[in-house]
Amino acid sequence: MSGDKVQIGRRDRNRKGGPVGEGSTNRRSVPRLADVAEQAGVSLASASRSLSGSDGVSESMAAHVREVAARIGYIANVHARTLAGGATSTVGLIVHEIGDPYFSEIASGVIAEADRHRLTVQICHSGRDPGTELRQIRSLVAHRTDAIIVAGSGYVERAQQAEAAAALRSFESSGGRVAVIGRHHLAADAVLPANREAGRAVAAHLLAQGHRRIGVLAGAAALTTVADRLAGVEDALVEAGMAPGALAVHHAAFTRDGGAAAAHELLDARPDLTALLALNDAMAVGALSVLRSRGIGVPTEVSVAGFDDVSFAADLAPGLTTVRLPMAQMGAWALDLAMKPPAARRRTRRTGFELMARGSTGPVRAPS
Amino acid sequence: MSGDKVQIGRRDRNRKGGPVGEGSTNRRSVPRLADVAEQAGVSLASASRSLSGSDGVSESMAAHVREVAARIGYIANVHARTLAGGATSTVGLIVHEIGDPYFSEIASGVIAEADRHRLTVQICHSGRDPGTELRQIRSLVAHRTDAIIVAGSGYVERAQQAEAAAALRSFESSGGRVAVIGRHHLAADAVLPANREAGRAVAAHLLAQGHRRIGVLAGAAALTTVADRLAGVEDALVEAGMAPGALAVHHAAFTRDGGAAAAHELLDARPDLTALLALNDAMAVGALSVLRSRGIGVPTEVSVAGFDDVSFAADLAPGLTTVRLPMAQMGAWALDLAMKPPAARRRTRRTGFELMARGSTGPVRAPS
DNA sequence: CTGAAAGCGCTAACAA
DNA sequence: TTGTTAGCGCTTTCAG
Repeated sequence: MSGDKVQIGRRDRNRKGGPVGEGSTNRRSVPRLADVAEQAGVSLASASRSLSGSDGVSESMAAHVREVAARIGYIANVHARTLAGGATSTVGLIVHEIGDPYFSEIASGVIAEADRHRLTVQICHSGRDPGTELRQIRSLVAHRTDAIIVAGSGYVERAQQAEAAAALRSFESSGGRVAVIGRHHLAADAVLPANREAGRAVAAHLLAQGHRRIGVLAGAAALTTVADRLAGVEDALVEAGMAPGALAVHHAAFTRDGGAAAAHELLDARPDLTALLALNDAMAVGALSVLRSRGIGVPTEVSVAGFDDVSFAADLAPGLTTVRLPMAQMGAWALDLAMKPPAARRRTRRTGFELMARGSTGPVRAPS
Repeated sequence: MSGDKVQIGRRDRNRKGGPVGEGSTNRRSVPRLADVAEQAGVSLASASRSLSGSDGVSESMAAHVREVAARIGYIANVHARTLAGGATSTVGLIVHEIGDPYFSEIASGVIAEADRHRLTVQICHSGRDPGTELRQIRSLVAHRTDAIIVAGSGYVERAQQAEAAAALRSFESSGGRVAVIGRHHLAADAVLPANREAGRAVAAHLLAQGHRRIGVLAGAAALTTVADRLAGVEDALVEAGMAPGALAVHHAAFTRDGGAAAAHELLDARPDLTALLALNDAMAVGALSVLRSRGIGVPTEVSVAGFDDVSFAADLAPGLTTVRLPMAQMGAWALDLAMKPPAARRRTRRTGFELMARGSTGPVRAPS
């Protein structure tokens, strides 16, 4: 059983065992650069230069080498290339959960942009858990990705991300790049969604329609995204001369089900509410379904607004009033930041937002 | 400008340039296995064995080495490890577009399962283009991922995937694993969604409600997914004693906008249709919005059904009647197949489906 | 059980 | 412009 073991899932090795035979080994391996060089009758270095597009090779040779490479189906080994010091070609992306439309749209932006840079993207789930996030960062570090993009929300408490911050710092000190989307306690280039401004805008929209008793469906208070959006909502209240405490805020999971739960709570505790403002569209959808099941008219009896403008928000009935954040673009920007050489001080790029007023909100009904 | 170039985004190299100094270089590098070995006072080989869990090391030494490694924050370099013959612990996933809920749910299943296996997932977009798909396969091969999962639809014409098939075959012959989701002309382990059966089920549902003039909103005819779903729909027609040609089929992009376009076409050409059956939920959503804008009642005047049961299908108003395919599970299964040692003959795993009858379909109205 | 040494496939000085 | 050569960091025979 020795000398004959089959290794599953691993590549062939030792292709030149013993005296060089007549090539009668039937198990073929992946062509290497050396094979290309040999077939093309040039040196390894020339082959390398021809294929990796460095200058200092005659165009004729380069063309010939490329032709040979294509003919024998040569595909460069990224690991060897990376190890030898060449540019690597992968970036890591950490999202809460790729099935969540907010993150899948961000991911789409990252991947599309990465494709233009000829980079591949490794995606990990953080599950909105600092521990998991840290584990994923470590894994990405092990893979020596060129860059790491953290797209989940940050945490209000700096301590929650302290270890992640340390891991990313050491990653950067070894030449890796880091970019984050959202407000994190991580000293890195950042794309900052206009959470506060957008929150102010939706809330102002509701206030302008006469709503004064507004219930807020919020995700976990520990998330900066939630905190910032809520702060924006409160800004609008204050501007309207109301006490920020006038809001009925309920924190629940930042998901559809969380939204449903929060809607139930709020509706039971405060039957007088005329509007429900969810801090993301998923929660708004949950609220909508609760209202439907309770037979409460939208927007005739209760207005509903969301946040993000995910792809299907406009297709709900009534169409969901929400604030659009350019998720795909945020992803693309994050990748761009991550591909730029590091700056002396961290760069930030702020997004815009757009209020999408649709059918789910309307003027508060006159108290009959 | 020579001899002083700054390499951006690359790791430090040549840490031992010139005579060994007093360690006064201020730019620190990532600890290597050699550092661990030195600090632990053992050989490189022993350090390697201790950390990669091979047997043949005393437990005491192993523990010591692990302790040292943890202390100095050692993280193994995946590239070096791969090059030296280890596995990469990454799998590649090719989807049409991660922003599409169908694929993001599949991806979510793949990633969650991969996480359990301690694997990371590289995601690429194929854009439903055979050329792009091939390019992505090549890129994944270059990364020597342990496995490649192709999740986009296959193509009816075998020739369209001939090159991809060749690339994957060579990938497999060099030890890589391949799994596909959907019907492809690729000899690989496959997860087969119940497209045909599900198509039959939705169509039967419509027929049972008295619909006889049904418009079908189909994606590109070149996709096996479209062909299979359509075949299922025709099965149901035949079973009901109708000619398959009774269907008004319109092919368009397999997206929301394609669905809207197809709905316009069908409604204009065949004002007598009583039901619209979309071959995925995205197209159904497009149809719904067209009907709404035309003021056509759903389901009172026209019933609408979709396919897949993406997360928000139930939250549309009316709720979308559709057939559920277990997308996340399909992803998980594909990963499982890809992690199993290759079998003599390709394995296939068929999914179930579930008809989700909701508010968007109803009995055909009595001809007034 | 442990260590020394030979590569894995590629890039980047350094020579020619 | 082209070729030669020394590693990148790790795993793994093969000796001890």
